[in-house]
Parts: sequence; C-alpha cells; structure tokens
Amino acid sequence: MATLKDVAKLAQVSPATVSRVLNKNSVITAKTRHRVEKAMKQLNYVPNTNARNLATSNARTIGVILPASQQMVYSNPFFVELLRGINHVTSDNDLLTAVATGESVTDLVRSITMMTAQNKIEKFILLYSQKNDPILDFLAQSNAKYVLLGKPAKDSWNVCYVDNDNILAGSDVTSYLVKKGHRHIGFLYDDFSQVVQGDRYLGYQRAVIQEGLNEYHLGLNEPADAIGPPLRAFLKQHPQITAMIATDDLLALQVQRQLAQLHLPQAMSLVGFNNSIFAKVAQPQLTSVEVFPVALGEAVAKMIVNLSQQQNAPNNMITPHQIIERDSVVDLTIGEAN
Amino acid sequence: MATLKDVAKLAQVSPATVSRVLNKNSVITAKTRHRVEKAMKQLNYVPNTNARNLATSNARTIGVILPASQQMVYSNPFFVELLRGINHVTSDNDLLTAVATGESVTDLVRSITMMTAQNKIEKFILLYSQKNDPILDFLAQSNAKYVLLGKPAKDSWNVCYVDNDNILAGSDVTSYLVKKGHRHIGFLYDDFSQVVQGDRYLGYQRAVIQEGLNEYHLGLNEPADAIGPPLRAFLKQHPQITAMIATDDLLALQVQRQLAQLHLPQAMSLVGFNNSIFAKVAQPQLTSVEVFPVALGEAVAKMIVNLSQQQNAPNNMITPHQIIERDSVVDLTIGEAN
DNA sequence: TAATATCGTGCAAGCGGTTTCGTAAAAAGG
DNA sequence: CCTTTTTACGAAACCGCTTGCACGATATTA
Repeated sequence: MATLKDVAKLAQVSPATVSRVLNKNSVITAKTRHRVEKAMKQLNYVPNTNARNLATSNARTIGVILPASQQMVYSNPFFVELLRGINHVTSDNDLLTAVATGESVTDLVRSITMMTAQNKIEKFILLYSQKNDPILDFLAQSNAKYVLLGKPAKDSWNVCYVDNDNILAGSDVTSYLVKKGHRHIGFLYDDFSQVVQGDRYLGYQRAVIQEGLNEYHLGLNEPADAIGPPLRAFLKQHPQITAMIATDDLLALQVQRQLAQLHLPQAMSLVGFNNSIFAKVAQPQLTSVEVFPVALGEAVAKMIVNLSQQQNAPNNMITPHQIIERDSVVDLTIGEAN
Repeated sequence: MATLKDVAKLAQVSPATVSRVLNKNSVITAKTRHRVEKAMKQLNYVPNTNARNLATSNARTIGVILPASQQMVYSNPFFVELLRGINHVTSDNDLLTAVATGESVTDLVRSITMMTAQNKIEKFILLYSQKNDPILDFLAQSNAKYVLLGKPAKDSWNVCYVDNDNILAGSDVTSYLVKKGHRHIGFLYDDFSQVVQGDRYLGYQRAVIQEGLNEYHLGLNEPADAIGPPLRAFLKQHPQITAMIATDDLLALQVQRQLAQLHLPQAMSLVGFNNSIFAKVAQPQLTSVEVFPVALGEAVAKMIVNLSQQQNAPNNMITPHQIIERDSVVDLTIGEAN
C-alpha cells in the first residue's frame, strides 16, 4: 500500500504538499498539483482514513439511528429505502454509513455511545421524529450534530430536518376525497406521539374545516388483531362516513381487512400513506401518498454532509409528495352524474 | 478528553503498560493492572479508535451488504430485523456496523470500495446468497473476509455462513400439509437464483418423493400484477391441487389475492415463509415458517466477529425454524373423520 | 536598486495509540 | 550465595496524515 510519503517522493515534493493537494488546499500551484496527482494515480494511492481521522480528529462517518423497535414500526420497509438514499450520497462523499438500532431506548443509547465515544462519530441522522425523545437529549449532551427525518417536535427553528409537507399532504388527500364526492371523511391514526401522524391529522382537519365538513377521528393503538371492536363502534356511531384516511398503508390495510368482515352496505373508500408494498397487496389496491423515501434519504444525507459548511443554509428542506390513485377510493360523483 | 498518556501519568506507569492493560495482555501484574484500571475510571478514559486503528491497521468495523435492490427484495422488512440482530452483537463487541446498499451491482461495488479502500473495513456480512454473485468475487479480490447469510451457492466447505436449514424447512412444511390431509401440493417460487428458494424447493421435492406424491411447481417471476394468468393456467392444468407452498410470504400473499378473484370451488391452502408482517395481514392469515431473523443476525455477527479467532471453528451455523399455524391451511382430515 | 509584501513549499511536531526490544528485578537452579 | 532464566515493565520508534511556522523566491512598491 502506497503512502503519502511514497507519493511525495515520486512527485519530488514534501509530504506536506501532497497533503495539501489531497485536501484541495488552494495555495498549491497548478503545476505541482498536477505532478502530485499524476504520482498518486501512478501509485494507485488511497489515503488512510484512520491516519487522517487521527490527525484531524473527525471520523468521516455518518451515524444513522433507526427508531427503537416499537414492533410494527420495524416491519416497515420504508427504512431500507431511506438507507439506500442515504448511502448513495454518503458513499459519493467518501463517508461511511454506520447504523444504530435497538429494541429499547437503552439498547439504542448503548449503540450510539459506541459511536460517539472515542470521538468517532459526531454527525447523526435520525430516521424518525418523536415527542420527548430521550435520544435527542443524549445526542445534545454528547454535543453531536444531527438532522431529523421528520419535523421536530419542538425547537424547530434551530434543529435541522428534512420532511415531507405532511400537513399539506393530509390536506391534499382530504381535498382529493372531497373532489371524489365524499362529504364525511374519517381519520385513523395509531400513534400521535409520532410527529408525522399529528401533521397529517392537522392537514386533514384544516381541509375539513375549509370545506365546512364534520371531523371524525379514531385512534387505533391496539395490536393489529384488536382493532375490530373500536372500528366497528366508530362506524356504528358515524354511519354517514364514506371514506377514511389512515396515517399509514399498513394501518389502512389492517382496517381494510376488518371492513371486509363487516359486510358494509357500501364500499368504504380508503387512503393510506407512503405508497408502500402494503398499498399494492391490499385488495382493492390502496390509493396512497407517495413520499419518495429514497429522495428523502438523499436529502437528509446531503443536509448532514453540508451541515455548518455554509453559515446561513436553510435549516430544513421539504420534499414533495404525490397521490397515487388506485382502486380503494370510489368516485361518488359518477353516480351523481348519471 | 483524557488520553492514554494521562492515564499512564496518573497510574505512575508507562504508556506501554496502559496499552497492555487495554489489550488484556497477560504479562501485566494484577496489582498494576488494578492501578491502571482505577486511573482509567477516574479519568473517564476512552481509547481513541482512530489512533488504535492507525497503529494496528484494522478498523473494528463490520460492513453489512444488503442485496442490490431488486425491487421486491428491498421491500422486505426482513432486513431491518437482521440489522437489529447484527447491531446487537457488534455494539456489544465495541464494533461499528457500516452498511452498503445500492440500486445496482455497480452502485454496491462503489459503496464497498469506499469501505475496503484505505484499509478501513475488512470484514463483511452479506445479507443474501445468490448464484454467480459478482460481489463475492470483488470481496475475494480485495481479500476481505466475509460471512454469508444463507447457504453459499458454491464452495460451501470454505466459505462461512449462517443459515436456516431451508431444505428441512421445505420438507417440514410439506409434511405438515400432508399431515393435514393434502395429497396434491404445489410449490411456487419467483427466483431460483436465490439459494434459499432452491433449498426450500429441494426440501419440498424430497418430502413429496418420500410420501409418494406428485410434484408440481411454478415459477412466478413476473411483476406482481401479472402473476394471474400463469397461476390460472397452472391450476387449470392441475385441478387436483389443494395446497400450495410459496417461497416467501409476500409471494403467498400475492397468490392469495389472485385466488380470491378466481372463486375456486374449494379453499386453497397456502403456506408462506419468514412469518413476516405479510403473513399477518393476509386474509386469511398465512401459516408461515418463522426463521427468527434477529437470531439469524446475531448468529452471523458472532461468526464474523470470531472469525479466525479459533482455528478450527465450524464454518457454518444452522439456526432453527418453526411453523406458525394460522388460518390459511384447511385440515382435510377433519372432513374424513366425520 | 533596495526595502517590503506575497506566495509556494518544506520542516518538524504532533494526533493517540501499539509494539519491538532492552533491562532491572524477581524466581529458579546449582 | 552466585549464576541463569524468567518476568514485568519502560524507552522509543513507529502507524500515515495534518498543520503552524519558517524561509527562500518572486512580485510589488518607493
């Protein structure tokens, strides 16, 4: 393995000069730079990260924190897509992607300690955003920098994040249903401590108010096979509901299963979020909101990479979403037209 | 941040001694070891990984390689579970978990190059096993060590791997169906280049031969919404089939969807693999084979950690599986009994 | 033309550990 | 009790790269 000194010798310069070329230090003449670069290529030189990190005491590694396993959350394929997006930009920037996962917050903290201790990693991406997250405190106290995927629950002005406009998405979906002739639309969530769900609900609420409709919502935070009874009660109480929005495809799918067993007099329209595989295996396939996870991952990675590079960079970035129409929404206006 | 030298000074020994204590070098007296350890604790000392890595030129990092995104593969929640298992043991061993993902093999190679170059990472876990995998060649030529999750397609005697006994699992499932009174059992796969699928098929085949039954199999490697026609043709050709085994829950679920639209005269029994969330959202819920992904991840991580530690350690490890009974298999013997 | 500023490069001291080698002290042997 | 072996530890040379500072060579100014 060729070292920096070998390159220096071949290029007939000092190691310092080679180092400066490596780091794109501008004081180097084009001529000597070329000479050094030629030598590097010739020797097939690759800088040694550990040496570099030791000298600069920074690790060129991004930590990615997955949410502590709250059962279902983990089954969500979403995270793998995000990882793919992140890895794409990190490897473009010669950075490593290290992951931290865990069953519990304690596990997670242990895993993250591993990363922060020994001044290894100091930049993190959190793949979720939750209210009262102890991980956030832990990161702050380790004075690590981090970027959230999802809108922060608080202090949104001084924490960096990347997110969809979930409020808008919630409102878009609602409007979409209204356009399809629905006047009584329910909203289903399973965990309001997740900021996403709260935002989508907020959007729904706004749209509903704007359209002068009634608002119906139901929290289904029981295990998957126990959502039947509360759902039935909800529908019995509001028989006028013709469409429902679920905060997640999986939830929508579970609801769809329950509805199938209820033999409702008319089809219930259903919309999910994330346009995941669950939307495609539903029956009928679910209309859903695509949030482009790979793009999200790329955006969040770019943000953490450039963090504190430029002084007044925006501290957040909103990525687009798109309603993907499938068969789970019936168009009530067609009936009217006839 | 306290350094090794600080510890040495406080403990009144040389840096070398402290280093030896750190590395559990046995030549140190218990007395001085205690003294050093006390000093470490007192100073809250944490060794600097970069310095350590530089001196020893090894990175204390495990690379985890996810399969190049072949659409569906990526949607599989399985990988996140595996990651969790892996991360559990790596962080227990003071190791970092770095992931490599990519859309294509080229992407993946780029990502892995990042890791191997600059002598950073030299131990890898592959979360899949495929025939003719170029990644394997690449790793070999970078003389990196690796462990496979899944049985190697070739050279199984000198590559380390962790796997379920998929042949046995395939045969178990078949026997299970036979015990439930099924005599004509079909086998559905979507990609035989994946070693898992081949193995499960092999097990099915063996059991079928042993029971003196006919063998039926169908490859469904078209996109999800195009599996209808071949499936229909298959069933028309073999109307006697009463049960089918799919190599994966997702495939089983997709088949279930198609079957629902076929209005078959009798219920078709269906069994999947992996006991994933897909099995639970199916309707009826799928009987499936649990393969304990977290345990798999832990096992594979332990193996790579201990690699070449002991000389004659076994080069593979088989983790258990378990049939999870749900509602997708009808018991034909009950009818007989009556 | 001398004095001063500017610029490109080299020197050498780290960064925080590991490890070879040497040596003083302790243990073993005669 | 003295020699030989063993043992526990220290001195110092790295590992490969960065960077503050010094310095000679130009370019600028008077």
